Amino acid sequence: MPEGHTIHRLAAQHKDMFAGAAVRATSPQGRFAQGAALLDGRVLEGTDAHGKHLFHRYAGDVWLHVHLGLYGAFSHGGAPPPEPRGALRLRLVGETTYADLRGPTACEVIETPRRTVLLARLGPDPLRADADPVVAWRRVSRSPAPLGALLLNQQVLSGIGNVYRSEVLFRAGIAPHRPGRELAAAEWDALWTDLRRLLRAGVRSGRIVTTRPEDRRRGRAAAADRCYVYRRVGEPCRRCGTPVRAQLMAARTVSWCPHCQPR
DNA sequence: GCTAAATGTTGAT
DNA sequence: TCAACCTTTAGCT
Repeated sequence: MPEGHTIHRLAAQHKDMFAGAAVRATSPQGRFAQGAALLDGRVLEGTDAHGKHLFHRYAGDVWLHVHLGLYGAFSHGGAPPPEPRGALRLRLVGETTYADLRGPTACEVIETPRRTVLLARLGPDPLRADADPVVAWRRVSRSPAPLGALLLNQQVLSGIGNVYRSEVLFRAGIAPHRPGRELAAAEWDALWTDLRRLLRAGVRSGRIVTTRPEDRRRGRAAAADRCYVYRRVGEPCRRCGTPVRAQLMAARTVSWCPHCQPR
């Protein structure tokens, strides 16, 4: 269930699990057999995440590039791994742990030039220390497109998915329909800062929780009331009780509260 | 057992 | 703008 926080978390986990030693790579499903053969026996030198793209750097300018897409997922455990079950695209086995990858949109072995092309398509990632929010602001502030679409556009900024886009706009009190060019610079700064805070919390916990404790029902754990508006169409807003609305925007369902986020 | 939906992207129209 | 694609799971029957 991948937005940017999932990918950065995986990069850190895989570095801990495998870096500095040779890994065994197989593709029990067969669809990545050639790539796995290229990786098998190589030493993992480091990991990296840009937006929703995960990279492993192996010795000899060999990179593994993974994009989980909508359904992709890793599962991890201690070595030795169990018998492969189901459609298992890639299995990496280290000295003490293993990682299984299922259902990714992209799983490929690449070299630096291809990686450069991939990264050139991505806007700044709020989770990265080298990200410059002004680069995204230039695009946003000149665009007639609604913010709800701009936030999902990985060329504008990267790592934001359908949950974070609805939730960060609720937290800012901004309707997703507002055109980017009608946003004030201070509002963009606040959105960027809040996105970074939310994403970092997601990396730490491994789940998306955007509600403040005072906005959760009494006694409810964060997991129960984790979002303000995402997938809550028709339910009462946690702040004002107005029914949450939803519509398609940029080919995905965006949700908002018409009272807390006036047009 | 079947169907629809899901935190996404790409390439064709 | 739309369909295709990758896979699992929830909610039906």
